[in-house]
Amino acid sequence: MARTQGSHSDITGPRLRDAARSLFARFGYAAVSMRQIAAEVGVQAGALYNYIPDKQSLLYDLMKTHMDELLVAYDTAMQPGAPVDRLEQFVSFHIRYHAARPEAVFIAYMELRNLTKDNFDQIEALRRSYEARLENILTAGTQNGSFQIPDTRIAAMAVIAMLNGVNTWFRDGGRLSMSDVEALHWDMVRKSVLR
Amino acid sequence: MARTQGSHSDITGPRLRDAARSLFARFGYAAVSMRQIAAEVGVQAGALYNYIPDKQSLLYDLMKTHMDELLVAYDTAMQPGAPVDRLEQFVSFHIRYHAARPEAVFIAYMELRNLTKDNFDQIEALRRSYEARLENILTAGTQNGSFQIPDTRIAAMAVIAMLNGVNTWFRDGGRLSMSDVEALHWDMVRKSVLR
DNA sequence: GATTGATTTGAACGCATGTTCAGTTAAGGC
DNA sequence: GCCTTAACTGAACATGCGTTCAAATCAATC
Repeated sequence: MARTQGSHSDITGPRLRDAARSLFARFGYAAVSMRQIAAEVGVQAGALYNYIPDKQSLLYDLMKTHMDELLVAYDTAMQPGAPVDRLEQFVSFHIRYHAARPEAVFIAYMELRNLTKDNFDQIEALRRSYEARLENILTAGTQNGSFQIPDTRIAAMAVIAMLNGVNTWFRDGGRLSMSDVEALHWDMVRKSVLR
Repeated sequence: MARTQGSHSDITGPRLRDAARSLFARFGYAAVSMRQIAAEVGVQAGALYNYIPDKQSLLYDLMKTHMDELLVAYDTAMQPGAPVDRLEQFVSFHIRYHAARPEAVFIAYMELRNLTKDNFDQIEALRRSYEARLENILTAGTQNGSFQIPDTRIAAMAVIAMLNGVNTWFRDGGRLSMSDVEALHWDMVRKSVLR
């Protein structure tokens, strides 16, 4: 068991994922070759197969990890409270968490069609699980009368779609700060479920 | 000048675009080969080059046509009226128009990164032009006091993002009719800009 | 029925693809 | 200072890519 310390394995593995994430986000899974990824890592293409079984698994791994971390981060961050408070937390969390890792978010959204059926089903289940957390908040608020929402499933999808839009245009150092963006969206979301 | 009538040119051209639209939407531009498109058309790959200079132009043509038709359809459908009425028209038009052509919409959104810089700039300008039409409604309503919107640019982006979300899940014959979807979204959009 | 020219074929071009694997390198344990 | 073994190279594999083009096909015109 030589090379337990100073092994490149600890370095190349993460670097492979970083390179793949960056390249997939920029050019798309289908348009990026294993040789391009290897070049970014500073290694020959064959060496990548010490870390992944194939290209498809690499994509799935990136998406699975992203979704798992999203759910853990959400469940950790979320504080109990009235539905309106939890909705505000959701908006704030969603915008900030996604703005902080645009590449992983972009891949998780754009590359779904490049997953095999089995892998797709796994990721889709995690996504639905995240959407259900928002819908639960909306349902609770509707039941206690603080929200007026005819269809909580559609409202959840609409809110997430609106918040996802931020990632398509937000850039650090732009006209608006993260707090501005958060406040503007919370204002719209809050009003859209009231009355 | 033989074959002016009954020429296959009138048939193969549109069939090429239809096949490309369908395949690009399903598998992505980078993942679809000219040979696949040709097979769908019922022709050899070489024949396609009587109708397009190259694969990139085919993608650009699909996106450009889609955006042009969108703007014409919008400007034709839109009736004058109070900002709140025009906003309702926008919501209705956007949802219906996009739901009716999911493939073209999907491509126009997902394949932007596969355009060359020049082509990208062209499409982006058309998209901004469409967004500006919504922003103008929001600005008019803010100025005459019927809306209360702190930032009309962000509000326009947020509304379009919310409405675009419909295309990711709506299917004919599902739980909700097109009218249901329209009403639910108009309810949310209307409230989000009020007060 | 010969002519014309639009339309398509089918093969070829050079190059890139994901993946495999025998061989090379080098770092830790003894 | 040898030995082990993780890590990597570099070439090879079969296959596919976008595109070109001489030759074949075929429908309308004369």
